[in-house]
Amino acid sequence: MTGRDGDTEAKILDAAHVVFMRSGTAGARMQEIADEAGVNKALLHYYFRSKEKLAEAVFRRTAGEFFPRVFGVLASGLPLEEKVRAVVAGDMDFLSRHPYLPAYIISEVHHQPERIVGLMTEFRRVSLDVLQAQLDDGAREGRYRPIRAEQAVLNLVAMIVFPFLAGPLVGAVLNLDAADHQALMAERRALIPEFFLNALRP
Amino acid sequence: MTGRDGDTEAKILDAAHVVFMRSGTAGARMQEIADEAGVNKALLHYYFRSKEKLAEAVFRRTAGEFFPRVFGVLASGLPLEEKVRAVVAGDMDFLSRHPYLPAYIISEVHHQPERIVGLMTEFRRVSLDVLQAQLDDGAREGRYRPIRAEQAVLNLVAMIVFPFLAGPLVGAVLNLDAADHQALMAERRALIPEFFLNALRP
DNA sequence: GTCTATAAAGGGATAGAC
DNA sequence: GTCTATCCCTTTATAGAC
Repeated sequence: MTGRDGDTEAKILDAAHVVFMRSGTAGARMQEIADEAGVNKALLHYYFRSKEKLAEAVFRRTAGEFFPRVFGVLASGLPLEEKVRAVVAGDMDFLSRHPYLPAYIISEVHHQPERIVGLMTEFRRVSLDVLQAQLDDGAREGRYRPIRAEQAVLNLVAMIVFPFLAGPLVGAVLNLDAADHQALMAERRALIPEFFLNALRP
Repeated sequence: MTGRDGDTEAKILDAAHVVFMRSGTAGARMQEIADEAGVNKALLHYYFRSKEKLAEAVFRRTAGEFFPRVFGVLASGLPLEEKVRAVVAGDMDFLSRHPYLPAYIISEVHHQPERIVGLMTEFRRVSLDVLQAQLDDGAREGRYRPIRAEQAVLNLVAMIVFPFLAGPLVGAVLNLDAADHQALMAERRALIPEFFLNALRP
């Protein structure tokens, strides 16, 4: 897929990524992955030993390219308003290119909760200290209403990620065609930061 | 589970609900469901013909007890502020009793998008007209800033549902133990309506 | 490293007795 | 209606040639 034709192992990993995201880990078939990679089924076992191990490898890579980016911005020294705009822009950009990623992560985490716990101990743990200080400063100066950083992050990430999770549901429930849906998502890029920052005002 | 011991069909449906929510539809085994129901595997086929049909039945029942309730409140004539509080209280109450339900629905919708489209044509479609009128009135009177009803609903539902979807992830990422997590969720009941309504202010 | 062929187990579905 | 026994296709995994 991403075209690293020289390296068979990477080619298989890319193919597995596509298939696991499409069919879910339990629903995916090793044959399907082999076809997607353009190699024989036996090669998957040669490189990754078992389906379980292959799924683990895909999950680790996928989670690793998603979480650290967000964490980095949140813990950065940017002023809060810029930080919010940066997270929204960065995430929606990334998720537009990988719309099925959140549903995949959620599904994996529900069925294999140990995996994420293990991974999170490897990543540097998210520090909300900087963010909390910014919120507290703002509250003291009367610019923001008091709120815990955990709640703020949860609200912001929810508004960004949920529409991708709900994807097909949103279209069906609100009765939107593909064009309406795309317009809705585009509008959110500007809307979410304003909505969120306005909610923080006293 | 819910204890309708007389009716075998209902007993199987309840068991299937539990197992499908736990393992996902693709990951669930008919034997697992039979064990959970305390009956033989053959009986599942006697009542529901196939795994596919059983999954469909569970999905319809589950979706049917979730969506109409929310839709009803949203389309009701309640004043907007009460409406928001009612949705948050009602949903968080319901979801606290069925924390795995959102992840199950999301997973199903991703792998069988036709199902939800079919179901939504059966439910009376959500009317956002009443809500949009309330938002427009408020904007004209200077009480709210202008916003499309679709975006408002998406933001509200996102803040309510996302933490249940992310469930184990939130705990791992924010490094919370079970008690912290429960406290966080409890705090959200009061926080979400205030946060949301404040975001609407000019 | 990559393939073909095949073993071994899993799991949905049915037949038939009770 | 409910059970036991069994069929048979699917799917993971390995053996062994090239």
